[in-house]
Amino acid sequence: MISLLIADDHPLFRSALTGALREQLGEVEIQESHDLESTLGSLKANPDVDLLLLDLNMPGSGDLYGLIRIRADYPDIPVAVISGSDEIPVVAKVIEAGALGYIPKTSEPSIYLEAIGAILEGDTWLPAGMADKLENQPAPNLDMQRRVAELTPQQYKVLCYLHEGLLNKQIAYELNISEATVKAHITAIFRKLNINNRTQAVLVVSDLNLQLN
DNA sequence: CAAGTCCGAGGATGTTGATC
DNA sequence: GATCAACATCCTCGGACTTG
Repeated sequence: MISLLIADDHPLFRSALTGALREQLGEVEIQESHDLESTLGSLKANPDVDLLLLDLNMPGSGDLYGLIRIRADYPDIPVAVISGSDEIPVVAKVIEAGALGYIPKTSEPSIYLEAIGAILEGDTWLPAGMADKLENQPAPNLDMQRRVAELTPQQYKVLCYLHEGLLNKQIAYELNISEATVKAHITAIFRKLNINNRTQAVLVVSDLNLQLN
């Protein structure tokens, strides 16, 4: 039996997609998760899942961060990204980060089935015409993606606040920790990303399209 | 008087070591 | 890994002083 994990923070969307897939696929085991933490938990409990349908904008997921983390922890699990965005640079980074497919949320159920079928057979899947547009995209920084995947969730939050231009004191207030702790996190981030200052950290976040959510 | 220079105070950043 | 305190370093800003 096919085993799927649908990771999306909108219960209505999950339930609609689950219903459509059950109707079309018949015998299928579908699990659901609503944020990055619960997704990682589901994958830990069931690492044999055949396909993960991952929403890019779940809480804790921060655009590419969730995908990067999941690919680092579970490199053998096929991932298809579901997103409301169809911006080419984002799609390019998603594919280079290891996703086997990119499905626009607005797609018809038949498109979902087509994509899932292709990926389960070991192929990649993109919406019609998108593959050509991806060819002109600059090569992504895979090494930095790997480094970002090493960050802890708290360090990732600090990194994103750095990108937003917050002072250490402001970051401490946002995370309800002391300024000294923020500094320690920043030092750890610099080590893991092999950078020397917050300006470089901001550039990394911009380059990888990371966000805090 | 305006512009430039020097210096100290205070704030912000980053490192290190210790604790839980 | 998360947190914190202590410390060193860097940067900014304002005041005092000098120069033209």
